[in-house]
Amino acid sequence: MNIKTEIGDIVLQYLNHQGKEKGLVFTEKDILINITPNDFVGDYTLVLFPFIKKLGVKPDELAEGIASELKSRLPSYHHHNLVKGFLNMELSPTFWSNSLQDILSNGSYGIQGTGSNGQSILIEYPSPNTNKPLHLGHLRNIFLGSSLANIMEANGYKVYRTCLYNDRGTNISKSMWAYQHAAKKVTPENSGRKGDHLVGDYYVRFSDLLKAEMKQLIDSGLTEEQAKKQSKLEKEIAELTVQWELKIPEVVELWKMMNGWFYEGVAVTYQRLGLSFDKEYYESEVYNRGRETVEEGLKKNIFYQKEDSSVWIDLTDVGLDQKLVLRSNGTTVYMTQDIALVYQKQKDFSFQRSVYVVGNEQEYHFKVLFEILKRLGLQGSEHLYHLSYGMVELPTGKMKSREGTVVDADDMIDEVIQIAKEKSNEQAKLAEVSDAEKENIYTQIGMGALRYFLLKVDPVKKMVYNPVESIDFNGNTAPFIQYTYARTQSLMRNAEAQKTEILGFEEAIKNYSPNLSESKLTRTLLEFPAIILEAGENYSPALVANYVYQVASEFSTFYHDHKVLKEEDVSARSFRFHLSQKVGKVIHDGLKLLCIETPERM
RNA sequence: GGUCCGGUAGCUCAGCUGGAUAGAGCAACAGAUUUCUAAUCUGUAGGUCAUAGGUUCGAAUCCUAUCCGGAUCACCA
Repeated sequence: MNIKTEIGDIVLQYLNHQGKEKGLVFTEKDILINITPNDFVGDYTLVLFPFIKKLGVKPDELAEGIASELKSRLPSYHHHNLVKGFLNMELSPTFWSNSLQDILSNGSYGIQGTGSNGQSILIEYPSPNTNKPLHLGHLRNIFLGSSLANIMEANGYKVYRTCLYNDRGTNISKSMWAYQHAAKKVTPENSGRKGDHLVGDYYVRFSDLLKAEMKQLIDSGLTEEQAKKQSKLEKEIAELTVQWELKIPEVVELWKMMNGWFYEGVAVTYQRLGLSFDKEYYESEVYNRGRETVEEGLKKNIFYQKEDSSVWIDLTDVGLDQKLVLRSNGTTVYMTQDIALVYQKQKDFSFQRSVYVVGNEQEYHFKVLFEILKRLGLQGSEHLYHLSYGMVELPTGKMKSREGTVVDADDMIDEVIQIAKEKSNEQAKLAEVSDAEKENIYTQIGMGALRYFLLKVDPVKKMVYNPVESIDFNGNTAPFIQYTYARTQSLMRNAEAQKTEILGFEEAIKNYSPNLSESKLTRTLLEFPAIILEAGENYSPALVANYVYQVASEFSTFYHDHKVLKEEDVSARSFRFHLSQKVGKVIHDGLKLLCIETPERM
């Protein structure tokens, strides 16, 4: 059991015993135990204020009461001090060495099967459009999704990764139109251009033409709205989309070919990102579905039909609007297919929870979707979650692919690996390493930096990507954390190479008590399981990121102030060695949850 | 206009289920290395936590109003 809950239980029993006469009942929620801030003496702090008032006792009386109770029931309890209403509790050095031993003996420390009850969870990401390559926003999406998947697995969930391709409709029609009207028909084969980029080139070309047309129309005195209606290009795109729906052979052929280019290209990017799915869904296969569900909803009076035979749902009672689910001509809308897809997924994987990793511009859509599913009585509808993340912006403004101010994902990855290479060469620490291994290390560092940069920030915040400042390699960054790990591994290598005498942990602690810096580090390591749990409950990789940084940071300070292998006292040396190895393990496992690799040297 | 989200140091952000003197990193300045890996460490400086009220023993955190920024409110996806 966790020491905090152990203390909490004892305190709770004591308080309830004291409060009996007054008819007071306290629960776990009333008890707040924090890590004692650095400026105060102690390990854990209990806030007494709420109880002082309710019990009508003096702070020091209560503190003494709790303390003596703890002292008699908790062998590892050592001292306490009371500052205002804060009871700072100090645990004995042996507690820390014993805890560390527990951590050491647990190979999968922090990774737990609890909290999930063997449930399964479905995570959908990044669900790109097939008309252009991935950009920086997709990277944020992918990093969030893959990391969340790992975190949920660490919490014992069976995780299914799925992806929905928006492979039809207006967007791909634009790329197709541009290809049809291009003077020179370029293919990935005859140009060497990566397929997804090539499709994107045509998309950009169309956007440029449309922009020019719009400008002309607006210059001639039309409003933007009027211009849109007048636009010849817009009409042709609508027409092309209809042709696709009518399955006109040459349109379908072209569509297949260009989507094929996209998938080929994006597969390369996926591979670099270590991305794979349990199942991929295609909008072209589901866009027409969902009518049965609408029928059913009509029977249950969840939906209603207007005179023009369009079908709606009224959500005004929960602060949402009326929403269309079936057009008057009987065709489906985005919402309808998303409803259908949920039922399909439930057939494919019976899941208890489902997470959609999608940008925050679709918050409204998912609110409506979840509400509809709830009314339709979908099982587990209370466990649908939209992991919403803020837009990635450039300093100049919102990132828009049609304006060409987009940061391409492939370019970004190349660039960050290149930076890693340059920085690494400045350091010149990899002399003994083979060239192939070097390249591998640059990739690990570069990708780590990129992943961490995007994951350490709370997803709800929009973020600005500044190409000039680029990715940090100093401070609160992956390379700093990776470097810390490399140092712990270096210790291991040196100990072996120099045949340093290292005692087993049990042997070492017989003659050694951890000092303040060591117990603090141990205390931080003890938080790891709780952090994983919390990250899972809150769908928040950022919690893990910031925690791992804290571990690395505290270790760096410790490492600077204390000798490890050069320590003469064999017990101290051994203790520190084991501590360092465990720090390395927690960093390794923590970063792994973020899909960040840990080079053995750098 | 309605709804939702954000506003914390010059910059990027933690902290937000209420708890002690609001924390990191970057940038600035001053130090520490013939490294158990200095991609490191230590220190200095930098704050009316957007503003104004309220609740509370206690508010960056909760409530209300206002200001600023963003998203969204299609028979688009």
